Amino acid sequence: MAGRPRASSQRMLEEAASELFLEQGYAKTTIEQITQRAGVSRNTFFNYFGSKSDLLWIELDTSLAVLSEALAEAPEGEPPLRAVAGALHATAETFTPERAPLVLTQHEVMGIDAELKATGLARALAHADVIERFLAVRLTGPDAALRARAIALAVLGAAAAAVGRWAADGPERDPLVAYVDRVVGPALAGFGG
Amino acid sequence: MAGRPRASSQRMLEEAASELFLEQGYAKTTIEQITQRAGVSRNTFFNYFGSKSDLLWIELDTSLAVLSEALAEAPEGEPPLRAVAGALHATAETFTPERAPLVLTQHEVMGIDAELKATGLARALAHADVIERFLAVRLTGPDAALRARAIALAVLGAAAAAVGRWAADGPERDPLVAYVDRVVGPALAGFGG
DNA sequence: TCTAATTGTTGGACTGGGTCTAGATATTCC
DNA sequence: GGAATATCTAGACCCAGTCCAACAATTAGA
Repeated sequence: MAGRPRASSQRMLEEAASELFLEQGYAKTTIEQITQRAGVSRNTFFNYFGSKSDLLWIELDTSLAVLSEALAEAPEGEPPLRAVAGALHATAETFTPERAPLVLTQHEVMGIDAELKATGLARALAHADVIERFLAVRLTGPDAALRARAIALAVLGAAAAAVGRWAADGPERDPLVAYVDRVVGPALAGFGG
Repeated sequence: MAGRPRASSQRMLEEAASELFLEQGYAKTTIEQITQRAGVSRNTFFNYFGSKSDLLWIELDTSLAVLSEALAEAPEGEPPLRAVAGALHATAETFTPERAPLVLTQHEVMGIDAELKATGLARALAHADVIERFLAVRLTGPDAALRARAIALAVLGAAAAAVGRWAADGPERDPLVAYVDRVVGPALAGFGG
Protein backbone atom coordinates (compact mmCIF):
# COMPACT_ATOMS: atom_id res chain seq x y z
CA MET A 1 0.00 0.00 0.00
CA ALA A 2 1.72 3.15 -1.18
CA GLY A 3 0.67 6.76 -1.15
CA ARG A 4 0.76 9.82 1.01
CA PRO A 5 -0.84 9.25 4.42
CA ARG A 6 -3.96 11.13 5.31
CA ALA A 7 -2.92 14.24 7.15
CA SER A 8 -6.30 15.41 8.36
CA SER A 9 -8.56 12.79 9.74
CA GLN A 10 -12.21 12.87 8.91
CA ARG A 11 -12.81 13.26 12.61
CA MET A 12 -11.16 16.65 12.72
CA LEU A 13 -13.46 17.91 10.03
CA GLU A 14 -16.48 16.49 11.79
CA GLU A 15 -15.52 18.11 15.05
CA ALA A 16 -14.78 21.45 13.49
CA ALA A 17 -18.12 21.30 11.75
CA SER A 18 -19.99 20.36 14.91
CA GLU A 19 -18.50 23.27 16.78
CA LEU A 20 -19.34 25.73 14.07
CA PHE A 21 -22.85 24.41 13.59
CA LEU A 22 -23.54 24.82 17.28
CA GLU A 23 -21.94 28.24 17.39
CA GLN A 24 -23.64 29.83 14.42
CA GLY A 25 -26.03 27.32 12.92
CA TYR A 26 -25.81 25.12 9.90
CA ALA A 27 -26.81 27.57 7.21
CA LYS A 28 -24.38 30.26 8.24
CA THR A 29 -21.44 27.91 8.40
CA THR A 30 -19.48 27.65 5.18
CA ILE A 31 -17.31 24.78 4.10
CA GLU A 32 -14.40 27.19 4.00
CA GLN A 33 -14.85 27.98 7.69
CA ILE A 34 -14.92 24.30 8.53
CA THR A 35 -11.77 23.52 6.63
CA GLN A 36 -9.99 26.54 8.04
CA ARG A 37 -10.73 25.44 11.57
CA ALA A 38 -9.64 21.92 10.75
CA GLY A 39 -6.46 23.28 9.20
CA VAL A 40 -6.86 21.93 5.71
CA SER A 41 -7.78 23.35 2.36
CA ARG A 42 -11.31 23.64 1.13
CA ASN A 43 -10.89 20.98 -1.49
CA THR A 44 -9.78 18.44 1.05
CA PHE A 45 -13.27 18.56 2.48
CA PHE A 46 -14.56 16.90 -0.63
CA ASN A 47 -12.06 14.08 -0.24
CA TYR A 48 -13.98 13.05 2.85
CA PHE A 49 -17.54 14.16 2.27
CA GLY A 50 -19.66 14.44 -0.79
CA SER A 51 -21.61 17.41 0.44
CA LYS A 52 -22.04 19.71 3.37
CA SER A 53 -25.22 18.00 4.48
CA ASP A 54 -23.36 14.71 4.79
CA LEU A 55 -21.98 16.07 8.03
CA LEU A 56 -25.42 16.04 9.57
CA TRP A 57 -26.21 12.46 8.82
CA ILE A 58 -22.98 10.58 9.26
CA GLU A 59 -24.35 8.24 11.86
CA LEU A 60 -27.14 7.26 9.53
CA ASP A 61 -24.62 5.48 7.37
CA THR A 62 -23.75 3.10 10.16
CA SER A 63 -27.45 2.79 10.89
CA LEU A 64 -27.97 1.74 7.30
CA ALA A 65 -25.26 -0.85 7.62
CA VAL A 66 -26.84 -2.28 10.77
CA LEU A 67 -30.19 -2.51 9.07
CA SER A 68 -28.77 -4.24 6.02
CA GLU A 69 -26.89 -6.73 8.10
CA ALA A 70 -29.85 -7.49 10.33
CA LEU A 71 -32.01 -8.18 7.31
CA ALA A 72 -29.36 -10.28 5.66
CA GLU A 73 -29.14 -12.45 8.74
CA ALA A 74 -32.87 -13.09 8.90
CA PRO A 75 -33.47 -16.83 8.59
CA GLU A 76 -35.25 -18.06 5.51
CA GLY A 77 -38.21 -19.36 7.43
CA GLU A 78 -38.95 -16.19 9.35
CA PRO A 79 -42.04 -14.27 8.28
CA PRO A 80 -40.76 -11.30 6.28
CA LEU A 81 -42.67 -8.64 8.16
CA ARG A 82 -41.45 -9.99 11.46
CA ALA A 83 -37.92 -9.88 10.12
CA VAL A 84 -38.34 -6.23 9.18
CA ALA A 85 -39.65 -5.37 12.63
CA GLY A 86 -36.73 -7.19 14.21
CA ALA A 87 -34.21 -5.47 12.00
CA LEU A 88 -35.62 -2.04 12.83
CA HIS A 89 -35.52 -2.92 16.49
CA ALA A 90 -31.88 -3.88 16.20
CA THR A 91 -31.12 -0.70 14.29
CA ALA A 92 -32.82 1.46 16.87
CA GLU A 93 -30.74 -0.13 19.59
CA THR A 94 -27.61 1.38 18.11
CA PHE A 95 -28.95 4.92 18.50
CA THR A 96 -27.62 6.09 21.81
CA PRO A 97 -27.78 9.78 22.67
CA GLU A 98 -24.05 10.07 21.96
CA ARG A 99 -24.21 8.17 18.73
CA ALA A 100 -27.16 9.92 17.18
CA PRO A 101 -26.99 12.39 14.34
CA LEU A 102 -26.12 15.79 15.62
CA VAL A 103 -29.03 17.27 13.81
CA LEU A 104 -31.44 15.28 15.93
CA THR A 105 -30.00 16.11 19.29
CA GLN A 106 -29.28 19.74 18.57
CA HIS A 107 -31.77 20.75 15.97
CA GLU A 108 -33.11 23.65 17.98
CA VAL A 109 -29.69 25.24 18.06
CA MET A 110 -28.72 24.66 14.51
CA GLY A 111 -31.71 26.02 12.72
CA ILE A 112 -33.08 23.24 10.59
CA ASP A 113 -35.38 24.16 7.77
CA ALA A 114 -37.30 22.33 5.11
CA GLU A 115 -34.37 21.98 2.77
CA LEU A 116 -32.42 20.24 5.47
CA LYS A 117 -35.26 17.87 6.16
CA ALA A 118 -35.06 16.87 2.54
CA THR A 119 -31.43 15.90 2.87
CA GLY A 120 -32.38 13.73 5.82
CA LEU A 121 -35.16 12.18 3.82
CA ALA A 122 -32.75 11.24 1.09
CA ARG A 123 -30.81 9.22 3.63
CA ALA A 124 -33.95 7.71 5.04
CA LEU A 125 -34.90 6.65 1.53
CA ALA A 126 -31.79 4.53 1.43
CA HIS A 127 -33.12 2.64 4.42
CA ALA A 128 -36.43 2.16 2.70
CA ASP A 129 -34.66 0.82 -0.36
CA VAL A 130 -32.91 -1.80 1.74
CA ILE A 131 -36.18 -2.93 3.24
CA GLU A 132 -37.88 -2.91 -0.13
CA ARG A 133 -35.20 -5.08 -1.70
CA PHE A 134 -35.50 -7.54 1.14
CA LEU A 135 -39.25 -7.73 0.79
CA ALA A 136 -39.20 -7.89 -2.98
CA VAL A 137 -37.41 -11.19 -2.72
CA ARG A 138 -39.53 -12.70 0.00
CA LEU A 139 -42.99 -11.48 -0.84
CA THR A 140 -45.14 -13.32 -3.31
CA GLY A 141 -48.40 -12.58 -5.02
CA PRO A 142 -49.61 -10.28 -7.75
CA ASP A 143 -48.93 -6.95 -6.12
CA ALA A 144 -45.61 -7.92 -4.63
CA ALA A 145 -43.66 -5.00 -6.06
CA LEU A 146 -46.17 -2.39 -4.96
CA ARG A 147 -46.63 -4.00 -1.60
CA ALA A 148 -42.91 -4.23 -0.98
CA ARG A 149 -42.40 -0.54 -1.59
CA ALA A 150 -45.51 0.48 0.28
CA ILE A 151 -44.54 -1.55 3.32
CA ALA A 152 -41.00 -0.24 3.22
CA LEU A 153 -42.03 3.39 3.04
CA ALA A 154 -44.83 3.01 5.55
CA VAL A 155 -42.74 1.34 8.19
CA LEU A 156 -39.92 3.74 7.60
CA GLY A 157 -42.29 6.64 7.99
CA ALA A 158 -43.45 5.25 11.29
CA ALA A 159 -39.88 4.74 12.42
CA ALA A 160 -39.00 8.26 11.37
CA ALA A 161 -41.87 9.56 13.46
CA ALA A 162 -40.50 7.63 16.41
CA VAL A 163 -37.03 9.06 15.90
CA GLY A 164 -38.39 12.57 15.61
CA ARG A 165 -40.43 12.22 18.75
CA TRP A 166 -37.49 10.72 20.57
CA ALA A 167 -35.31 13.61 19.52
CA ALA A 168 -37.89 16.15 20.60
CA ASP A 169 -38.44 14.55 24.00
CA GLY A 170 -34.99 15.52 25.18
CA PRO A 171 -32.49 13.85 27.49
CA GLU A 172 -34.96 12.37 29.98
CA ARG A 173 -36.70 10.23 27.42
CA ASP A 174 -36.90 6.45 27.14
CA PRO A 175 -34.47 4.68 24.81
CA LEU A 176 -35.32 4.95 21.15
CA VAL A 177 -36.23 1.29 20.91
CA ALA A 178 -39.30 1.88 23.04
CA TYR A 179 -40.54 4.52 20.65
CA VAL A 180 -39.83 2.49 17.57
CA ASP A 181 -41.46 -0.67 18.80
CA ARG A 182 -44.60 1.22 19.67
CA VAL A 183 -45.23 2.26 16.07
CA VAL A 184 -43.50 -0.29 13.87
CA GLY A 185 -45.81 -3.09 14.85
CA PRO A 186 -49.02 -1.23 13.99
CA ALA A 187 -47.56 0.02 10.74
CA LEU A 188 -46.82 -3.51 9.63
CA ALA A 189 -49.83 -5.24 11.08
CA GLY A 190 -52.27 -4.23 8.38
CA PHE A 191 -50.14 -5.72 5.66
CA GLY A 192 -50.87 -9.15 6.98
CA GLY A 193 -48.61 -12.09 7.50
CA MET B 1 -55.18 47.48 -7.53
CA ALA B 2 -52.33 49.26 -9.28
CA GLY B 3 -48.96 48.11 -10.51
CA ARG B 4 -47.30 46.83 -13.62
CA PRO B 5 -49.12 43.80 -15.01
CA ARG B 6 -47.34 40.49 -15.10
CA ALA B 7 -45.82 40.25 -18.52
CA SER B 8 -44.65 36.66 -18.33
CA SER B 9 -47.15 34.33 -16.90
CA GLN B 10 -46.00 31.58 -14.67
CA ARG B 11 -47.30 29.26 -17.32
CA MET B 12 -44.77 30.38 -19.88
CA LEU B 13 -41.96 29.61 -17.52
CA GLU B 14 -43.45 26.24 -16.71
CA GLU B 15 -43.81 25.36 -20.35
CA ALA B 16 -40.35 26.50 -21.26
CA ALA B 17 -39.00 24.45 -18.40
CA SER B 18 -40.97 21.38 -19.38
CA GLU B 19 -39.66 21.53 -22.90
CA LEU B 20 -36.09 21.92 -21.80
CA PHE B 21 -36.33 19.20 -19.16
CA LEU B 22 -37.62 16.79 -21.77
CA GLU B 23 -35.03 17.84 -24.31
CA GLN B 24 -31.95 17.67 -22.16
CA GLY B 25 -32.93 16.51 -18.70
CA TYR B 26 -33.42 18.33 -15.47
CA ALA B 27 -29.85 18.57 -14.29
CA LYS B 28 -28.47 19.96 -17.53
CA THR B 29 -31.11 22.65 -17.78
CA THR B 30 -30.17 25.95 -16.19
CA ILE B 31 -32.51 28.59 -14.93
CA GLU B 32 -30.95 30.97 -17.41
CA GLN B 33 -31.97 28.74 -20.30
CA ILE B 34 -35.50 28.55 -18.99
CA THR B 35 -35.85 32.29 -18.65
CA GLN B 36 -34.29 32.92 -22.05
CA ARG B 37 -36.78 30.64 -23.72
CA ALA B 38 -39.61 32.26 -21.81
CA GLY B 39 -38.32 35.67 -22.84
CA VAL B 40 -37.72 37.11 -19.41
CA SER B 41 -34.73 37.86 -17.28
CA ARG B 42 -33.22 35.35 -14.94
CA ASN B 43 -34.34 37.23 -11.86
CA THR B 44 -37.95 37.11 -12.92
CA PHE B 45 -37.83 33.38 -12.41
CA PHE B 46 -37.53 33.93 -8.70
CA ASN B 47 -40.60 36.11 -8.71
CA TYR B 48 -42.60 33.03 -9.54
CA PHE B 49 -40.68 30.11 -8.06
CA GLY B 50 -38.58 29.74 -5.00
CA SER B 51 -36.25 27.22 -6.52
CA LYS B 52 -35.59 25.21 -9.62
CA SER B 53 -36.98 22.05 -8.10
CA ASP B 54 -40.30 23.80 -7.51
CA LEU B 55 -40.94 23.33 -11.20
CA LEU B 56 -41.07 19.60 -10.78
CA TRP B 57 -43.69 19.57 -8.08
CA ILE B 58 -46.10 22.35 -8.93
CA GLU B 59 -49.14 20.12 -9.07
CA LEU B 60 -48.42 18.90 -5.58
CA ASP B 61 -49.55 22.25 -4.27
CA THR B 62 -53.04 21.75 -5.59
CA SER B 63 -52.90 18.21 -4.30
CA LEU B 64 -52.12 19.56 -0.87
CA ALA B 65 -55.08 21.90 -1.06
CA VAL B 66 -57.39 19.06 -2.02
CA LEU B 67 -56.17 16.99 0.89
CA SER B 68 -56.61 19.81 3.36
CA GLU B 69 -60.10 20.54 2.17
CA ALA B 70 -61.13 16.91 2.23
CA LEU B 71 -59.96 16.56 5.80
CA ALA B 72 -61.60 19.78 6.86
CA GLU B 73 -64.90 18.54 5.53
CA ALA B 74 -64.76 15.26 7.41
CA PRO B 75 -67.75 15.06 9.75
CA GLU B 76 -67.06 15.08 13.44
CA GLY B 77 -68.47 11.65 14.00
CA GLU B 78 -66.41 9.88 11.35
CA PRO B 79 -63.62 7.66 12.62
CA PRO B 80 -60.42 9.61 12.07
CA LEU B 81 -58.55 6.90 10.22
CA ARG B 82 -61.44 6.40 7.87
CA ALA B 83 -61.49 10.11 7.22
CA VAL B 84 -57.79 10.04 6.33
CA ALA B 85 -58.32 7.17 3.94
CA GLY B 86 -61.19 9.01 2.31
CA ALA B 87 -59.24 12.20 1.98
CA LEU B 88 -56.34 10.42 0.33
CA HIS B 89 -58.76 8.73 -2.02
CA ALA B 90 -60.20 12.09 -2.99
CA THR B 91 -56.75 13.53 -3.46
CA ALA B 92 -55.65 10.66 -5.67
CA GLU B 93 -58.67 11.20 -7.87
CA THR B 94 -57.34 14.57 -8.93
CA PHE B 95 -54.16 13.04 -10.34
CA THR B 96 -54.94 12.48 -13.95
CA PRO B 97 -52.11 11.74 -16.37
CA GLU B 98 -52.35 15.30 -17.67
CA ARG B 99 -52.49 16.88 -14.28
CA ALA B 100 -49.70 14.99 -12.61
CA PRO B 101 -46.26 16.34 -11.84
CA LEU B 102 -44.10 16.15 -14.90
CA VAL B 103 -41.46 14.35 -13.00
CA LEU B 104 -43.80 11.44 -12.45
CA THR B 105 -44.97 11.00 -15.98
CA GLN B 106 -41.62 11.60 -17.60
CA HIS B 107 -39.10 10.53 -15.07
CA GLU B 108 -37.30 8.15 -17.39
CA VAL B 109 -36.52 10.99 -19.77
CA MET B 110 -35.50 13.58 -17.27
CA GLY B 111 -32.95 11.72 -15.27
CA ILE B 112 -34.19 11.74 -11.72
CA ASP B 113 -31.78 10.80 -9.02
CA ALA B 114 -32.07 10.23 -5.31
CA GLU B 115 -31.55 13.86 -4.43
CA LEU B 116 -34.45 14.86 -6.63
CA LYS B 117 -36.67 12.23 -5.10
CA ALA B 118 -35.89 13.81 -1.78
CA THR B 119 -37.12 17.19 -2.95
CA GLY B 120 -40.38 15.50 -3.86
CA LEU B 121 -40.62 13.84 -0.51
CA ALA B 122 -40.01 17.14 1.17
CA ARG B 123 -43.15 18.39 -0.53
CA ALA B 124 -44.92 15.24 0.48
CA LEU B 125 -44.01 16.05 4.06
CA ALA B 126 -46.38 18.97 3.86
CA HIS B 127 -49.13 16.46 3.18
CA ALA B 128 -48.05 14.46 6.19
CA ASP B 129 -48.18 17.58 8.32
CA VAL B 130 -51.75 18.20 7.28
CA ILE B 131 -52.75 14.68 8.19
CA GLU B 132 -50.86 14.86 11.45
CA ARG B 133 -52.59 18.06 12.49
CA PHE B 134 -55.95 16.53 11.69
CA LEU B 135 -55.18 13.44 13.74
CA ALA B 136 -53.64 15.35 16.63
CA VAL B 137 -57.01 16.95 17.23
CA ARG B 138 -59.09 13.83 16.91
CA LEU B 139 -56.93 11.17 18.50
CA THR B 140 -56.95 10.62 22.22
CA GLY B 141 -54.86 8.60 24.60
CA PRO B 142 -51.38 8.79 26.07
CA ASP B 143 -49.35 8.42 22.89
CA ALA B 144 -51.55 10.61 20.77
CA ALA B 145 -48.78 12.86 19.51
CA LEU B 146 -46.48 10.02 18.55
CA ARG B 147 -49.30 8.04 17.04
CA ALA B 148 -50.55 10.98 15.01
CA ARG B 149 -47.19 11.56 13.44
CA ALA B 150 -46.49 7.88 12.93
CA ILE B 151 -49.81 7.31 11.23
CA ALA B 152 -49.38 10.37 9.07
CA LEU B 153 -45.93 9.40 7.89
CA ALA B 154 -46.79 5.75 7.45
CA VAL B 155 -49.86 6.35 5.36
CA LEU B 156 -48.09 8.98 3.36
CA GLY B 157 -45.24 6.60 2.70
CA ALA B 158 -47.69 4.03 1.45
CA ALA B 159 -49.36 6.60 -0.76
CA ALA B 160 -46.00 7.72 -2.10
CA ALA B 161 -45.22 4.13 -2.99
CA ALA B 162 -48.49 3.95 -4.87
CA VAL B 163 -47.72 7.12 -6.76
CA GLY B 164 -44.26 5.91 -7.63
CA ARG B 165 -45.54 2.58 -8.85
CA TRP B 166 -48.26 4.31 -10.83
CA ALA B 167 -45.68 6.54 -12.46
CA ALA B 168 -43.46 3.62 -13.31
CA ASP B 169 -46.26 1.56 -14.81
CA GLY B 170 -46.66 3.89 -17.75
CA PRO B 171 -49.64 5.03 -19.79
CA GLU B 172 -51.54 1.73 -19.78
CA ARG B 173 -51.92 1.63 -16.04
CA ASP B 174 -55.03 1.78 -13.91
CA PRO B 175 -56.02 5.14 -12.43
CA LEU B 176 -54.00 6.21 -9.45
CA VAL B 177 -56.89 5.71 -7.07
CA ALA B 178 -56.69 1.96 -7.55
CA TYR B 179 -53.07 1.95 -6.50
CA VAL B 180 -53.62 4.20 -3.53
CA ASP B 181 -56.58 2.32 -2.18
CA ARG B 182 -54.68 -0.93 -2.32
CA VAL B 183 -52.04 0.26 0.15
CA VAL B 184 -53.62 2.99 2.26
CA GLY B 185 -56.06 0.60 3.94
CA PRO B 186 -53.38 -1.82 5.13
CA ALA B 187 -51.13 0.99 6.27
CA LEU B 188 -53.87 2.35 8.50
CA ALA B 189 -55.40 -0.91 9.64
CA GLY B 190 -52.80 -1.74 12.24
CA PHE B 191 -53.33 1.52 14.05
CA GLY B 192 -56.77 0.41 15.09
CA GLY B 193 -60.06 2.24 14.98
C1' DT C 1 19.76 4.38 -2.82
C1' DC C 2 17.32 5.72 -6.69
C1' DT C 3 13.09 5.40 -9.22
C1' DA C 4 8.38 4.71 -10.21
C1' DA C 5 3.87 4.09 -8.87
C1' DT C 6 0.47 5.46 -5.64
C1' DT C 7 -2.22 8.35 -2.78
C1' DG C 8 -3.34 12.80 -0.46
C1' DT C 9 -3.29 17.70 -0.59
C1' DT C 10 -3.50 22.12 -2.68
C1' DG C 11 -4.63 26.22 -5.55
C1' DG C 12 -7.19 28.03 -9.04
C1' DA C 13 -10.65 28.42 -12.29
C1' DC C 14 -15.25 27.51 -13.29
C1' DT C 15 -20.56 26.49 -13.25
C1' DG C 16 -24.86 27.36 -11.44
C1' DG C 17 -28.42 28.12 -7.70
C1' DG C 18 -29.99 31.57 -4.87
C1' DT C 19 -30.04 36.41 -2.58
C1' DC C 20 -30.00 41.26 -2.61
C1' DT C 21 -30.34 46.11 -4.10
C1' DA C 22 -31.16 49.90 -7.01
C1' DG C 23 -33.41 51.56 -10.73
C1' DA C 24 -36.37 51.33 -14.84
C1' DT C 25 -41.11 50.46 -16.61
C1' DA C 26 -46.00 49.97 -16.75
C1' DT C 27 -50.36 50.29 -14.70
C1' DT C 28 -54.43 52.28 -11.66
C1' DC C 29 -56.25 55.78 -8.78
C1' DC C 30 -56.82 60.59 -7.73
C1' DG D 1 -51.04 65.30 -15.26
C1' DG D 2 -49.09 63.38 -11.15
C1' DA D 3 -48.65 59.79 -6.90
C1' DA D 4 -48.76 55.14 -5.53
C1' DT D 5 -48.08 50.44 -6.56
C1' DA D 6 -46.32 46.42 -8.59
C1' DT D 7 -43.35 44.15 -11.92
C1' DC D 8 -39.22 43.64 -14.48
C1' DT D 9 -34.29 44.13 -15.22
C1' DA D 10 -29.36 44.61 -14.53
C1' DG D 11 -25.62 43.92 -11.79
C1' DA D 12 -22.96 42.36 -8.15
C1' DC D 13 -22.46 39.03 -4.83
C1' DC D 14 -22.09 34.44 -1.84
C1' DC D 15 -21.49 29.74 -1.63
C1' DA D 16 -21.82 24.61 -2.85
C1' DG D 17 -19.93 21.55 -5.80
C1' DT D 18 -16.87 20.05 -9.95
C1' DC D 19 -12.69 19.73 -12.42
C1' DC D 20 -7.85 19.82 -13.38
C1' DA D 21 -3.09 20.33 -13.05
C1' DA D 22 0.66 20.56 -9.94
C1' DC D 23 2.89 19.18 -5.78
C1' DA D 24 4.08 16.38 -1.52
C1' DA D 25 4.71 12.20 1.00
C1' DT D 26 4.83 7.52 1.21
C1' DT D 27 5.98 2.44 -0.27
C1' DA D 28 7.54 -1.27 -3.45
C1' DG D 29 10.83 -2.80 -6.18
C1' DA D 30 15.16 -2.63 -8.98
